[in-house]
Amino acid sequence: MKNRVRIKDIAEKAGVSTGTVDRVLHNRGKVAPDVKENVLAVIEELGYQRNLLASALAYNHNLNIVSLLPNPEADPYWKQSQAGVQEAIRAVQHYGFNLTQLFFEPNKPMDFSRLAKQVLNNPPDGLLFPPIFFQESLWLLNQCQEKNIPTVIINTDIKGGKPLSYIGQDSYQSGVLGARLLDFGLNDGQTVCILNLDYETKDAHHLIYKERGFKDYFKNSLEKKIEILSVNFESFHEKTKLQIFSKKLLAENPKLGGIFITNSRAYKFIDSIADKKSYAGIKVVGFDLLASNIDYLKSNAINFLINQNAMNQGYLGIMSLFKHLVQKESVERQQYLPLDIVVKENIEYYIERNKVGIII
Amino acid sequence: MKNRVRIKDIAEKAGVSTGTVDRVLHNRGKVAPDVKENVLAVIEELGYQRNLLASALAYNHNLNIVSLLPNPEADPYWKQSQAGVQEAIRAVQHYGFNLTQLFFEPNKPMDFSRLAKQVLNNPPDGLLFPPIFFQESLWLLNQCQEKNIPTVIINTDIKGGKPLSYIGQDSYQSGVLGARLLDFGLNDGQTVCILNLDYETKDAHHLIYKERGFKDYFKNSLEKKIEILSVNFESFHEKTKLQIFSKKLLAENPKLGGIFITNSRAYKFIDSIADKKSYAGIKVVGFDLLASNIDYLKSNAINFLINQNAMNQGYLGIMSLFKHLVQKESVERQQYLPLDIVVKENIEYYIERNKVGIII
DNA sequence: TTTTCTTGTGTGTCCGCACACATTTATGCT
DNA sequence: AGCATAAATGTGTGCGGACACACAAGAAAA
Repeated sequence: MKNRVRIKDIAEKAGVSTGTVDRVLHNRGKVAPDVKENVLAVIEELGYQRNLLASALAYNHNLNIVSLLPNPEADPYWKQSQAGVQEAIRAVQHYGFNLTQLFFEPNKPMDFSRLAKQVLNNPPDGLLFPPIFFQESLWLLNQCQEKNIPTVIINTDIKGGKPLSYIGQDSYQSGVLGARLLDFGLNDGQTVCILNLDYETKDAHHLIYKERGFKDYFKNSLEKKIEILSVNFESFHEKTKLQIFSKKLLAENPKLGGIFITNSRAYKFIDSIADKKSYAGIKVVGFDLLASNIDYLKSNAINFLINQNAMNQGYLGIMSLFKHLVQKESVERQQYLPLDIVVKENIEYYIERNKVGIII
Repeated sequence: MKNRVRIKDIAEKAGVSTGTVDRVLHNRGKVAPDVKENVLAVIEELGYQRNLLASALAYNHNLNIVSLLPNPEADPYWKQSQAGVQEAIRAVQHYGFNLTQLFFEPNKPMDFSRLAKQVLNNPPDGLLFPPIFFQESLWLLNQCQEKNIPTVIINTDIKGGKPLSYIGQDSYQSGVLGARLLDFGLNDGQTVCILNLDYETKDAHHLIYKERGFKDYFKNSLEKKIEILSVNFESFHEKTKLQIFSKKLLAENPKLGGIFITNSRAYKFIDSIADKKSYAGIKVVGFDLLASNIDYLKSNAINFLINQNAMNQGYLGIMSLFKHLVQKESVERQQYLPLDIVVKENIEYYIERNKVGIII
């Protein structure tokens, strides 16, 4: 390498052995104060930067990383995050990164807790999970902090607890953006509907923020008068119930001009509408590039998808652990991913990205 | 590392020395046919994968990469690509990547040629440049192929020549997307204007494709009747001329509903309009996140910016060279970057990305 | 038959760093 | 002063792979 400063160079210049330099660099063993100071000065002067390759090679340990994700079979949204995690691990495997994948059932806090305990029994070098269940997640987060396990949380941020980093969306802003996109197609006097197709939302702060962002947009935009309707529907997995619900929603709101579906289940709503003409002219904004959503986007049944970059959540999550554990650099507490606006005309570029993966 | 297969393991199992395995792996030196076959079989069986770290460390050579970009001082667009290149180099510097940056004047083919010759006189291990001048670029590309210099071209693709990869936008599709975005705000019977603020366009295939994509969109969309006006203006750097031009454009086209500026100079057009009210209601779609464009987007003077990911062009360009030179994996001939749709509400996420850069 | 060359294979060193162990120097105590 | 012990520092080996060099055996030339 061109003029790269090595430990040996420092040792020479400081008139000590490489062992001593090593002790200074790693704060291990005893070094005479004046020698230490001198060595540090030389390090500074020569601008030493550790060779990551040699360092990782010599370190020769495994770094066991655990990903604790919702079962992707139960909710396809999580397939993307999982793919991102795997991709990242592949990229840094040479640095000794080992992945253990654990999956919990999306709506079973007990299952999550069970696995959380399992993780703590055999503490990994790093952990990644989405804190879907508030109490249980906070507990896990605190346990990890106690045991010094650097932890990255994705998808949903959480107050309290000290994760290494949160990686995900800015919920509030995604609501604002959703409103803006719907606003393009709305006329004065129309109604828009915020539709939550999710289980009980008391823990789901991100949905609350999303909704707030959405409403705030219209509060601040004074050009048109738009009525906002907010609806929760929990039985989204029961097709007939959902059909009845949808039909009623459309029937009862003749002035409906737009629907904002706050998670990745826009396709479920479209699925449920038997008579596709009954919502002609109603604009639909949803989230995330699930296969079903993509199909509906292409067939114009969905107008916009906001891409939350679920894949990148996983990817950057692992990379943040890498940055912390291997590069030993500081990691931002919050890393917001871009809210990509996806339409029929640009969706191809968001499917199957990562041609030339992401390194650090 | 967990069960990682090493050369030593292969050697043992095949009953030869590591030197012989090395010779087989690198096709160097002479190996008896039967031995070679056996070693290959063992490699296959154990699923050997070279340890990139150890390999790069032992290789101990510099890889000199040259970036040949338009002078960013002359055209701020190129600042982003430059930043991407630098960021990528930083990420892979440990693998011996060294960068030499050369800059040519954006509208001087002679200057480009001069530097091209300079590059060839001292052949680098990899080259990256945007083929702005067709003839000159094609010549350079062919020379590089002859001398076996892997070359990545960015921003503009070129027919003929065999680069390692092209990284950039799909011009045609960006035109389609621009049309789609304008279409949101257009009413029946209005006019849209395609505005090229660039020097003579005979070499600029990407502008031609962009225009074609734009027109094709409206050809295929039968809902409204929209008239399309296409205008070139070369003296965009002369403020008064541009002012006169803009004024005339607006005056002569009272039904103008949208303007599609085909490159990153949308801000120049807005700058030139003295009476901001004269284009009230006219939608503007431009390209790229230059500081000036961003300001106008935030103040609603520009409605949409299509982000061509100029930064990523540079980043992925270098990473592709890395993939080829270090990872020795194949690289896609064409790597299209996403056409991000940027509005006021999501722009923050596109500015200053790369919190946790990309590694391999 | 001896010498020289070719072919095939094994061995050793180095890349930069981490870490264990060896060695030297300083300090305290009798 | 002499010795035990602690503090400070130096040396050596290995991580996995690349590559130069050493060396043996057989073939070709003398």
